[in-house]
Amino acid sequence: MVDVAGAPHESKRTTTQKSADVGGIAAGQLRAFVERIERLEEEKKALAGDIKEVYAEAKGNGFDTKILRKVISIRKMEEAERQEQESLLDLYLAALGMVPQAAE
Amino acid sequence: MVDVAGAPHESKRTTTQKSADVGGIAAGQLRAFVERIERLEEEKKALAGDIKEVYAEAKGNGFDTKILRKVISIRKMEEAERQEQESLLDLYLAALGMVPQAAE
Amino acid sequence: MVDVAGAPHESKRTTTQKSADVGGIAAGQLRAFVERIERLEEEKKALAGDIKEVYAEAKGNGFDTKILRKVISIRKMEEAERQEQESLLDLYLAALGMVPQAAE
Amino acid sequence: MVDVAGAPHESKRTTTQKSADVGGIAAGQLRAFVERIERLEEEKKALAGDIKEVYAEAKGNGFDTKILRKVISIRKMEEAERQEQESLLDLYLAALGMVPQAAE
DNA sequence: TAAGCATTGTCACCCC
DNA sequence: GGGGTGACAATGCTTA
Repeated sequence: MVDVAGAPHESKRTTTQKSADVGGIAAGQLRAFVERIERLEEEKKALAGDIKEVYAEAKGNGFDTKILRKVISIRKMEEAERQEQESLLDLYLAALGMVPQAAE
Repeated sequence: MVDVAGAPHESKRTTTQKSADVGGIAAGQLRAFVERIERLEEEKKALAGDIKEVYAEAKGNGFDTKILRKVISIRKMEEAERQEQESLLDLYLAALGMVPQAAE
Repeated sequence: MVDVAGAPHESKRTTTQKSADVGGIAAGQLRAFVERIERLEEEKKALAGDIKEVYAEAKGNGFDTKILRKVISIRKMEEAERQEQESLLDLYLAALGMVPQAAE
Repeated sequence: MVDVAGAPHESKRTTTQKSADVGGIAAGQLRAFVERIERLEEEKKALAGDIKEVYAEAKGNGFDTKILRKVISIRKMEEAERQEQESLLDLYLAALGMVPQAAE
C-alpha cells in the first residue's frame, strides 16, 4: 500500500515533532489507535460468526434455534437477580386486570 | 432489446414518450414511487416519535418505561397463541435441569 | 378482596382519589398510556402496510424492489450525512488521509 | 405436525441411549451446544472490553472518542460500499439524477 | 420452506 | 444519575 495522504513527509510545519501532525492531529498515533480497534473488531466479528455456526450446527441436529437463543438468554438473566423488576411488572399487569402470567 | 433488468416492461419505446427514460428506466415513474415511499416513511417516523413522547410522558408521571414496554409486548403476545413455543421452551429448560420459570 | 380487574367502577375504595390505585399503581392512568401507545403502534403498522403495497405496485410496474429499497436507503444516508457537524471529524479523516466526505 | 417441535431427529429411541433424553430432548447434546455458545459469547464480551480499553487509552492521549468512533464507522461503511454490485442500482440512481456513488 | 436481509426493539455505554 | 446515542441481537418479511 502506498503511503497514503497524511504521511510523515508532508510536514510543512514550523515546529519540530515526533509524529507528524495533520491539522493539529497526531496522525501516526491516531492511525495506530484506529488499527488496533479495527483489529479487535475483526476478531469480535469472527467470534460472532462462530456463534452463528454453532446455532446452525444445533439446527442441523434438530434443535429449534429460536428456542435455543431463548434458553441462553434466560440463563444469562438468571445470573442476576431480576426479581425486583418482575414484581413491578406484576403490579402493572394487575393494575390492568391482567393475570401476572402463569408462565411467560 | 430485451427487458433490461428491472426496467418497466412498457419501456420498449424508442424516442417519444411521456416520462423520459434514463438508461432504460422510466425516470418519472421511479421518482414517483420513491417519493410515495419516502412520504410514508416520514409519517411512520413521525408516529415513532409520537410513541416515544407518550413513553416520556408516562415516565414523567412516575411509570417505569422499561416495564411499560414489557406490558405492551405481553399484551401483543397474548393476542396470539404462543402456547406451542412455550411448551417447547419448557422442554429445553427441563433437559438442562432448569425449572420452567415460575414467572418470567 | 381488592378490586383487581381495574374495571371502570372500581370506586369501592376508602380514600378519595381521582384514579383508582391498584397495588400503588394508578390503574386508570396506566391504562390510558397503554391505549395511546397501542393506538399509535397500530397506525404505524398500517403505514408499514401501505409502504409494502407501494413496493408491490412498483414491482408490478417492472421495478426491482430490492434495488428500489437500496435507492431509498442511499437517499436516506445521504440526507443524514448532509446535516452533520464535521469540524473535528474532518480533521481526523484528513489525518488518516481520507477525503473529508465528498459532499453530495 | 411431524417431527415434534425441536426434538433431534434421531430421537426415535425408546429406552437405552447414550445421552439421556428428557422429555424427548437430547439433554447432553443440548447442554454441549449451550456451553459452546456461552463460551464464545464470553470471549466476545472480553473483546468488547478490550476495545473499550483502547478507546479509553486514546482518550487519555487527547483524542475525542466520539469522533474516533465515527471515523471507525465511516471506514467501515466505505469498505462495505466498495464491495457492492451496482449495475442496476446505478441505473436507478441515474434515473433519479443522483450520481452513481462517487467512488472513494 | 428455508435462507438472507431489513427493520425494530433492547441494551450498554457515554456525556451532561 | 438520567437522558441520549450508538451497537447488538431478534424478529418478521422477501426471495429463491
